[in-house]
Parts: sequence; C-alpha cells; structure tokens
Amino acid sequence: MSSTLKDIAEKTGVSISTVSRVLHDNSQKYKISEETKTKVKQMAKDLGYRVNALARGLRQQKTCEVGIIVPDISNPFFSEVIKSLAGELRKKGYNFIVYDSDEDITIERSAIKSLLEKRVDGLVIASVGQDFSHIQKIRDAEIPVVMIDRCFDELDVDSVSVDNVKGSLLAVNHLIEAGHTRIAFIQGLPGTYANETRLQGYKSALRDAGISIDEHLIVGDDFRSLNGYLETKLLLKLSNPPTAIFTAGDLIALGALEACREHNIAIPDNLSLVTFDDPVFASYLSPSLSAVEQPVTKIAEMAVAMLYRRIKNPNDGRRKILLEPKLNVRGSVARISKLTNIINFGSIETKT
Amino acid sequence: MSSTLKDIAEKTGVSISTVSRVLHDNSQKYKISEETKTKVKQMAKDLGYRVNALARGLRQQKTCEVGIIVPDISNPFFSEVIKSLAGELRKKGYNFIVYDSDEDITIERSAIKSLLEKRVDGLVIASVGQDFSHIQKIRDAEIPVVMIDRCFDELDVDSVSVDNVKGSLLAVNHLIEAGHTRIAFIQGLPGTYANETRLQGYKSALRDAGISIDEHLIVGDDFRSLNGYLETKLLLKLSNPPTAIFTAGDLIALGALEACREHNIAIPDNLSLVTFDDPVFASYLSPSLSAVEQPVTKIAEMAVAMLYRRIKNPNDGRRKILLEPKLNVRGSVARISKLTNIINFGSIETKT
DNA sequence: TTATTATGTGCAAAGGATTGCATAAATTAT
DNA sequence: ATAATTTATGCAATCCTTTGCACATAATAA
Repeated sequence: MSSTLKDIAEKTGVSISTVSRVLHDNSQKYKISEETKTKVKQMAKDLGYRVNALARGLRQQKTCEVGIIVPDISNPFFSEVIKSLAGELRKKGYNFIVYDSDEDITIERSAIKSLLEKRVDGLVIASVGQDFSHIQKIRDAEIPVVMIDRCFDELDVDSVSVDNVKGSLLAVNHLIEAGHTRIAFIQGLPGTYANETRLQGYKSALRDAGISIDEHLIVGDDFRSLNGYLETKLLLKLSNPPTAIFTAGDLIALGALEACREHNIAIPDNLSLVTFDDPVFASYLSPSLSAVEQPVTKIAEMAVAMLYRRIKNPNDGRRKILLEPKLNVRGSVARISKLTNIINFGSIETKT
Repeated sequence: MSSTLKDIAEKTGVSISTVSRVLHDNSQKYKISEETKTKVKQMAKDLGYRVNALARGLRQQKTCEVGIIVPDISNPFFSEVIKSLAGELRKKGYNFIVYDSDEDITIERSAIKSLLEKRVDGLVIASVGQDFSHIQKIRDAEIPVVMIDRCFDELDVDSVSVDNVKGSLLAVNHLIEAGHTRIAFIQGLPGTYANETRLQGYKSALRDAGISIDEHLIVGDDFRSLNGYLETKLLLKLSNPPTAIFTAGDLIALGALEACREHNIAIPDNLSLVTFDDPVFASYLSPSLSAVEQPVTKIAEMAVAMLYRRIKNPNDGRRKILLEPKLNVRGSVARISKLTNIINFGSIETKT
C-alpha cells in the first residue's frame, strides 16, 4: 500500500508540511536544513512514497492534464495527430487523456462530460458533431479548448484546421486536368465540418471548370472503409459510371480499392482515384495513391501552442488558423484518353 | 466556475450529505423525499453542477481508470489494440489513459510513475523493456497489471500475447515451402519479448528445414519503417542477397517495400516478403502482402477480462495466455523457381 | 399508551497534499 | 544589551466528496 506524507512525517518526527516541502517544493522559499532534507528523502524512498495526484490536483485546482477527443483512434490520420500532440504536450509538461468518440456524438458528449469531471486543464477536440451546444458548455465551464480538424464560425473557440476547400480543389482539379468530367465524391459523415468543406471544394472545382454537378455521384455517409467499399461498388454499377473517384478520407479510399480489386477494375487504367488524407502507406499501395496531405505535425504544434496560450491567458481573442494542404501526385490518376484505350482492351484484365 | 455540493446545499437549505445522496447515491439505502429530490436536482442543473472526479477518487480510493502504455500509438497494430481495449473497458465502466513510450524504456518508466501517481485502478502495458524491475514495482504497489504483446516468465504478472514463435514458424515455413533458402529476417527492437520470440521462431523454422542460419541475414534494430528501409537496401547489396525477407512488424515491411521500389525490385517476382502483424492495408498493397495476423480483438478482450478479474480478486493465481496467430497468404511470395525465370528477364523491369 | 419501526436528514471524519501565517530559536545589526 | 533579521519548522485551513452514525419526527404495532 502506498504511503503518504503523514506516514513519513510520523516516522521522521517532523511535520507534514516539512515533508511536503522537502519532496515537492523546489522553490527556495522555505529553507529546510540539510539534515531534515536527507532524513525525509531517505524515509520517502524507504516507504516507496508516491505523490497522490488526486489530492494534489484537488488542492492545486489543476491537473496538468489535457483531454483529447478524436472520432477514431485507429484512423491513421488521427493516430498520427495524437502522436504529435503527445510529443508537444510532453514538452510543455502536460499529460493527456485520449477518448475515441467512434464518430458518435453521444459518446463525444459523454467524453466531454467525463473530461470536465476529471478537471483537465484543457481540451483538444476533433468534434464529430453538427451542432455545438456541447462545445459551448466547455467554454461556459471556462476550460480552454482548441478544436482541430474543424471549426464553428459561430462559436468563440480557437481552432486549427487544414483548408479543406482548397485541398479538395487541388485534388479535383488534378482529376479535371487529366481530362475527367465524371468525378464521383465519396463523402464522410455528412454534417461534419471536415466533410462539408471537402464537399464544398469538390463542388466548386467542378463549377469552376464548367462541369455540371451530378448528385448521383455524391455518395457515402461516414469515414470508414466499409463506406468506401460499398459506395464504390454501387458507383461502378451505374449505367454511366464515373471515370474518377475522390474520397473524403484515407479509410474510404482503402474501401474503394478493395471494391475495385473485387471487380477487376484496374487503377488508374480503368478508374482514377484521389483521396483526402495521406497515410504513411499511400505510396506503397497498388498503385501508389495520389492524396491530399494534411500537415499533421503542424496541426499538433499549433493546437498545443494555442491551448497553452489560452491556459495562460484565458481572455485572449479567439484565433482561427487554416493550414495549407498539399497534393501529392502519385500513380492513381490517369489521363482520360489513356483510360479509353485501356477500356478497349478490357477483356485482357486478368489481374488478381 | 464549476459549482460544488456545498453551493447546492446552501442554496437549497439542505445539507451537503443530502445533496450528495440525491445526485449520486443510487442505492435506496437513504430515503430522500420526492420534494427534496426534485429541489436539489433542479438546483444542480441550474448551477451546472459537475462532480469533481479528483475529490471522488480521493475519497473512494478508486478512479475507474485504467492506464495503457504502448510503444507506438501510430503503429497500426497498437492503435487497433487501443481501439479494442477502449471498447472493452467502456463496457466495464472504465475510462483509460494512454501513454506512448516511443519504444523508450525511460519514457516507459516515467509513464508508469505518472499512472501510479494518478491512482489508476489497473494497467495494461506493452512493455518495451528488456528488464522488468519497473514492472515489479507496479506489482509491489499492488496495482493490477496485465502485460500484452510480451511476457516475463520470471515475473508474477498476468499476460496475454500471441504465440510469436508459432507465427514466425508459419511465415518462414511458408517461404521455405515456396523453395526459399536464403531468407532474411529484419528484426525489431532487440531484447524485447516480441522481437526475441519472433527471432526464435525464424531460427527454428530454418533449423527444422535443415537450412543453416546465416547471421548476415539477421539484421535491424527497431520496429519503425526507416529500419526496414535501410536494412532492405543493405540486404539487396549483399554479394549473395536473400530471395525472401521476413519482417518482424508491419512498419518494417512498409520500409522494405519502399526500398524495393526504389531499386526496382519487383515483389514477389524478384523478392518475396512476409511480415508479422497484419495491418488493414496489407491487402491493398502492391502486391497484397502476406502477413501473420494477430487476433487484436481477442487480445483486447482477454486483457481486459484478466485485468478485471485481478481488480476484483487481487490474489488469484497468475495467468499467462498465448493466442494463436494466423498466416494470411496473399500475393507477396513467389516460388523460387518462378523467381529465377523472372530474373532472367530482369532487364524488362521498368516499373515505377 | 408505550414501544417499535420507518422515514428523512444532518454531523463530522476521512481521504492526501498544499500553503499562508505564525512562531521559536539562532544570528546579525545597532 | 536590545532590536531586527534570518533560519527552520509547525499549525490549520482548504480543495470536494462520500459515508457511518446519530437523531428527530412520524407512523405503526402491541
């Protein structure tokens, strides 16, 4: 059983205050004699003393802990964000608690509740919600928050996200330049910021190019791979199928690849594919996958910097940061002319 | 600012105890009148009351929190393990705190310290360490622990891991059956359980087949992709290079793929590849990657079950569980005879 | 009517650490 | 020798919640 300051105090014959000061008070405010110091330290060691973070947090009214909420820990994008956040937070002396909301607003709400009860000093949240009443609550509780991967313009909350509209523009323009006009968009969870802005970029790229928007080519309903798989299958069955697909997230793209493989659709020869998010494995896929890269490290750095600023200075003005995405052109997009050629040889496809 | 029981008590004119009972004591042990109940509840709502988990944890001597330590959150294997653990823990009413030790024993130690200070009710740890003095400390502190992905036979700690020896045997035998005899092993962090047992399996597969072990073909020093990349490059430069590579982890395999691509080595035609761990994207790689799958969900289920058992029943005997791995044969291994053919046409390789 | 039980609520200790204020002893200044 | 500091330590309140025990009142039983 763990010992307490009291135990040490009793065994050494000094007061609890003195023990506390020896063990934790690094300020030289209190001058403890060398003798007492060594005596107490030795006893603490002997008894295996370990500070009780609950008691300390209670007394100090801070925990040096930050809560993180993401929609899916196992999504490569988010697991990398977490990794980067972890590193940044460690530098600042914070620990963190992660919650996975599983793209479920109910779980997200209960995660927030839980974190507030734990009295975290701050919150980094990639919200999945369409509304923001629960985020407002965090503000009301006067806990510093930074939103990543999304932002509510109406809400007075710091945020750092990538310019999704621009990212989509880059991706879709890349397809358009290759001659594609029938470009499908497999979206993620509708109503989320990430999804809506990516959709917006998709639409405006088409509009700018004078391509009319076919609502049948806008499909899908979450960021998981199964969604990509199913919707790709359906798209391929259309009487007038798309020649290119743009997916709203990396897992969706994986699902799309699976569907293509199943139907012996070669990429990019029979179908071009670009995705938002650029997971580590994108360049090793078959073929390597063209993708819109988000500056993960930057996002984490900025998020922590903003959170830190707000912890230190709660009444600063709101800041909203939009980072630049980058298109990594690889091997999953072909010129449309080339595509037609290949289709003529369609019967040769015997690839497994 | 968050309100407390005291605030509610004062505003409603009842005692703190009564407020506490109304809000949290679901047992019918105390019979509070309907009137008081509604009055208190309403006030709690109005004031936005939120229980202070620190105070509660301090008083109750439990936190309903479990610590998780993994070597690398962004490794697909671990991020999936975490996701599964999260689900299982939620079912049991536990929250969790994740730490990423970054394959660094020093960070691992400080993570353990931190978690013990937080008074977590239990610990799930995928240790990276060669020695176990720090794990022993957890036992000494009488905190329930379960080790995953590794076990110390000498140590009286519950563990659940996959049968690594068997997994390696499956993988290497698969290569041997395809006619390979020069099989390299790119290992992970030497000294770790996962690595040593996988190495052991590799060696005994070769021995069983009467193939002598060439120490030059056993290379590498951590589980990251850069390791796979560098070591593959070096292996390919050998005067007598291997015809097949077995990698100790998924990221290593990615690195190997990158090196092969750079050197225009086609897989499986010029080189066969099998890896331990079976990340979601394995089947979408070029070519699809044969891999040893660990039963991630099972690992998480068992770990949580064991931890729960030990929390409820601290003095049960130690249990050590070894789960069965499974080889998923895909397209990254070719028969050696075929290989030779292809090599003769080596000059045609112009794939990018 | 008295004894017993049920109902509804409060008191106060405990859980462990921190910290402003106080104080005694020792030292230095005047 | 007296006053002013410095040194070294202790007291006690505080952070917030939970919970065993006690108590007063009301209802029921004998």
